[in-house]
Amino acid sequence: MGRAPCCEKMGLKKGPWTQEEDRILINYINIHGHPNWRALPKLAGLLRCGKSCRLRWTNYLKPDIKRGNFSREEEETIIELHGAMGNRWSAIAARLPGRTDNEIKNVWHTHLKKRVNPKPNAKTSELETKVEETKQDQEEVVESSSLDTNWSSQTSYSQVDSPQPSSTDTSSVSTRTNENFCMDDDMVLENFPEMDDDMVLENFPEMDDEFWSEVFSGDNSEQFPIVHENIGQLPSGCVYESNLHDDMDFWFNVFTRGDELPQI
DNA sequence: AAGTGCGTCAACCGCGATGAC
DNA sequence: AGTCATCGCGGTTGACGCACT
Repeated sequence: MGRAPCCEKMGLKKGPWTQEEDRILINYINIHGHPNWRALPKLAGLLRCGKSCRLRWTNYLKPDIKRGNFSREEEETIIELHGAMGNRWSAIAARLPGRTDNEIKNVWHTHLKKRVNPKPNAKTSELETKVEETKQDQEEVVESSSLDTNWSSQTSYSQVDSPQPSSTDTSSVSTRTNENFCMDDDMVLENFPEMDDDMVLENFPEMDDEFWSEVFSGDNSEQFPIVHENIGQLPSGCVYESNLHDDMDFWFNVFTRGDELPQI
């Protein structure tokens, strides 16, 4: 079976994406969707291979991607699911709304693997370690709640969860889901008959350095109420409870809805 | 202050799966 | 049934930044 070359080596750019490239890609997908990744860069005017565009979109630019540190619950979910599924990162990512397989893979190799497989001479068992971490979590929650009652009472995410804002934090597009985000031309015309390229760009305003480095903290969370709303409005199957008291429900849903999970 | 090591994460590479013809 | 094109996944790499010496 022949395989198409990944990309034409000549003339195609590799390496980190520039803000301008991001803007072009977002703009194009916002209008046309991505029916054909291979043809997309040419049509959009990008000197990238389709594979690179797809990766950039799915791992970074997609509107519903949640960036920033993983919460303890997310980490525990990854550990549990990895124990059940192994290195099926995409399947694990499917159970963590807003997280990409690449991101999960990274966090596994950099953080969680060590936690699950501690060095042989470690004195504490994994269970004991988890108990210890749970105690620390509770202490952290108490601390953070004393610092910012509103924030911690609304969400189980720690305040430092999002050192980098997602591209959606500045855009109303963040309310969209994957399924309804990618519009074809007809859909755009139907829903936004007066929309032109400039208007699309307005939805994704010029991303300057401040945009990429802006810290999303609890202090300015009022500017992004949509983020909190989304947590409670995740699609079915995307279970994410925002209250600490709902932890049991969270885990129940994680495992009871795991129809593709092998029986443990 | 400079050098070194390590951790992090975006991006690339190669392969298998899948669908169209 | 065989071939081809495309997509998606998992493994790996390399640049960057930070901490430590």
